[in-house]
Amino acid sequence: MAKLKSAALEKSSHLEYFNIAVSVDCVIFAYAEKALKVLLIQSDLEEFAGMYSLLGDLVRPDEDLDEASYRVLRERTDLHDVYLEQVHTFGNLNRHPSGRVITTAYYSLINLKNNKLQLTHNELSWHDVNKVRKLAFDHKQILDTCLQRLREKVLEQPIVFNLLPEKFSLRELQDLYEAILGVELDRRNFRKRIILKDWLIDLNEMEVDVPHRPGKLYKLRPSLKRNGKLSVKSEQKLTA
Amino acid sequence: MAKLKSAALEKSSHLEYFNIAVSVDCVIFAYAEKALKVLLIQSDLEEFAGMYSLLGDLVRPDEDLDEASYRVLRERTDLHDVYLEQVHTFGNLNRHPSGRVITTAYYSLINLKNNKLQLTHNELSWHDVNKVRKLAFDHKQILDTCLQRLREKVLEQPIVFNLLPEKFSLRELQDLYEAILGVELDRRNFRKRIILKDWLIDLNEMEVDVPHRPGKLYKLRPSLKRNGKLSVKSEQKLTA
DNA sequence: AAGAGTATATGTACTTCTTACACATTGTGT
DNA sequence: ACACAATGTGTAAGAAGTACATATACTCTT
Repeated sequence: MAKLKSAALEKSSHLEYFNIAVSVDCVIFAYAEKALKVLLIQSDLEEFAGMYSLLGDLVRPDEDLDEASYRVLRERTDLHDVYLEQVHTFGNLNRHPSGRVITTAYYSLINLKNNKLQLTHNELSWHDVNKVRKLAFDHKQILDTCLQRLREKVLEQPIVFNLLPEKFSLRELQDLYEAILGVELDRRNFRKRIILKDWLIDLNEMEVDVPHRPGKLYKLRPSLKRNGKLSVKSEQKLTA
Repeated sequence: MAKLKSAALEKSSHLEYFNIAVSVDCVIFAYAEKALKVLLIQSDLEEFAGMYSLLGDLVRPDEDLDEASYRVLRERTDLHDVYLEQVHTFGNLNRHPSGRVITTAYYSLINLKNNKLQLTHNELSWHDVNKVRKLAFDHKQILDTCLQRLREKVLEQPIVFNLLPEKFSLRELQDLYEAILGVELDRRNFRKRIILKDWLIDLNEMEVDVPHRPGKLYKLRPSLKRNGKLSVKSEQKLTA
């Protein structure tokens, strides 16, 4: 922006340079049926008839970029304090058939149990991330990029808990990690590592209504809760 | 973008939604005098008189986002195949005093030895990253974010070689890592680790004109060269 | 030419982390 | 009461990381 003078913003270059629209797209992850799911909507562009796309919207001139992605989430899920992370901005010339639109991709992690309104917006549906083949625009690439980022992040930071109910067993937690990472984990080693990280608090409660020996229930240590606003400072490196 | 119809792009929302300008800002890193340097320019906005800012420009309606950052680099450094990585997009409402501008930050790594034209653009100057206190706009935050990303990345990927000449000694390489990470490293352990990573080729040459016992010279294994285009696929995890 | 100065080159013991792996226990359902 | 299914737990071997000291090669000074 060094060369940009105030004058330039108000005069001739205006028409020329304000020809780019700015949007956000949200990759909304949830966990259900032992699979990582992503919330998609039927595309309403005729170019992409019958295809699904991510949830997104143009950024309003009077809202912060991050705020725009929160708004998309609020409008779609009625959830407020969701975990949200910016991942990448996609700005290829022809990524949008109707014009020049650059989009900033975010992913968010929500807990389906808190969220009954899945059917309020009936064009929306949940899809197993491993079964998504093709999406409108460059949304498959956006999804892949966000998924990769999520995979890196869950190894270091206690963010997966945003996908789980308040109370969970170690088995549920391990299933979730396996769903995200797409690998099988050794149960004993997993338990050892997760306990070492000191993320969890033992609730001294047990699972109920399971058709086998019930497991202990845990919750995330409250000081590590990270739903809500972005831009975390002083990150505790959690593998170290 | 799901809700955006072609019609919307051409009708009333046009004026409303194309009021956001899009820019790129480049954090151009180089290595000199055993310090990591960043290329800055005197701000030409009166709001920031006397302050420095990063190098950036508005994205043109007919160029890809990544292309815009390459252009900024080309225009400023006359370098072509530079390492460039997108880091984050900053979109706060009031980050630019003259209007609504969202900017995507990139960092690049260049080799000062290849680059004689430092003085062609005489408003430009190199600054030790540790001594930069305040910059125009939110550029200090952008610099910090890019530096943090660089620090994470150099531990995993063989990218620091973009900052060094073709041939270098292990001491030079270690000095560079120390400058980037801001820590002292143990020489024997550093050599062991870097050899283990198998990034280097022993040139069977020696340093010359050093006032002490000369060290061996190495170069980066050619298959790992990564200057040039972005978006690396199949990244070899290099710590693993 | 000798000696001081400076940086290179190299290996080992200790600790920590990672991985592989088996058996007794506790609840449900029939 | 018995089959079933999942929980809960420890140890040994290998890999990776850390701390640390001495001999060597070249330059510069006198």
